[in-house]
Amino acid sequence: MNIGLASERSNLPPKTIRYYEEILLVNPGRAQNGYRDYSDSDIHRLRFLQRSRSLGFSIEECRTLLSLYEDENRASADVKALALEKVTEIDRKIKELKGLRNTLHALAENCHGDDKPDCPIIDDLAGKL
Amino acid sequence: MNIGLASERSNLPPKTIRYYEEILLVNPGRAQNGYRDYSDSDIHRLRFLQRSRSLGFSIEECRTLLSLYEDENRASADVKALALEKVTEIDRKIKELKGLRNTLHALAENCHGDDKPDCPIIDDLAGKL
DNA sequence: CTTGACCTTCCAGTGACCGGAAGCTTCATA
DNA sequence: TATGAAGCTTCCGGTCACTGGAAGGTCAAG
Repeated sequence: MNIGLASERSNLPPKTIRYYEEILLVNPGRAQNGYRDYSDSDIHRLRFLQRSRSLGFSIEECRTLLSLYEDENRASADVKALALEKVTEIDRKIKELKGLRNTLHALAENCHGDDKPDCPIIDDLAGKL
Repeated sequence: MNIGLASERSNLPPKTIRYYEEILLVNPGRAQNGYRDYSDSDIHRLRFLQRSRSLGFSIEECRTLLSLYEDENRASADVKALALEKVTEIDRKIKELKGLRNTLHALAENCHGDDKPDCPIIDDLAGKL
């Protein structure tokens, strides 16, 4: 099937699919007219990639996951470790964002928000007490 | 003062400071030997940038904040709006990350994590029920 | 006088794509 | 059968906010 259909089936834009080919994540055949020709198993790979990317795995992590996916003798512990590591990483990001959020919110709370120039937000950014 | 000291004072790496100059966020003088020469007010700008970047504002937003900072007649409402918009944006990111986190965590919970190949995480990524 | 730290510029790379140009092919319609 | 649109190809460049590294100039200490 052509890239357009593969795009629909995998829920990935064509540009992304071509990019994944460039970095050797997929390797579709070619039709006689030079068009890429995706098999069902290519679509599987693409969907796998779409799903794992959407879960926050980096491309390199996806590569690892794919190789585990294809390894009949994988230990599920390896996959679990990767997933839990990612959970920890996400937790860290959430914590950081919450800190930012609260700081910014507190700053905004203290700001009159009128047409006058006095602004605790700016004062804070400028390092004033 | 030289870039090394400016770096210490602003808590920004020298590379970043040069980059900020390239994109016209700072404009230090030059000493006779060609070295950049930072004034106290340059340091203020750098610290302002460091602080606003660390609060999650993009470079372009920092540019806006800087211009508000320097506008004696600014309306604090403008700054507040920017800050609150950022809060909303951060809230969105947090929500998204929490979703990811929970999905991944649930997946990992269901995984034995042993040396056998059966793995619900992989199954999920592969789209299996 | 040399060593080493610091400074300069310039070029290239990161991650994960996206936009657009120039030029094929294929398909539906007039 | 012509034509025009849609879809495909490759290639190049841009994004964001830096970061690394090479090649070379400058400065203070020993």
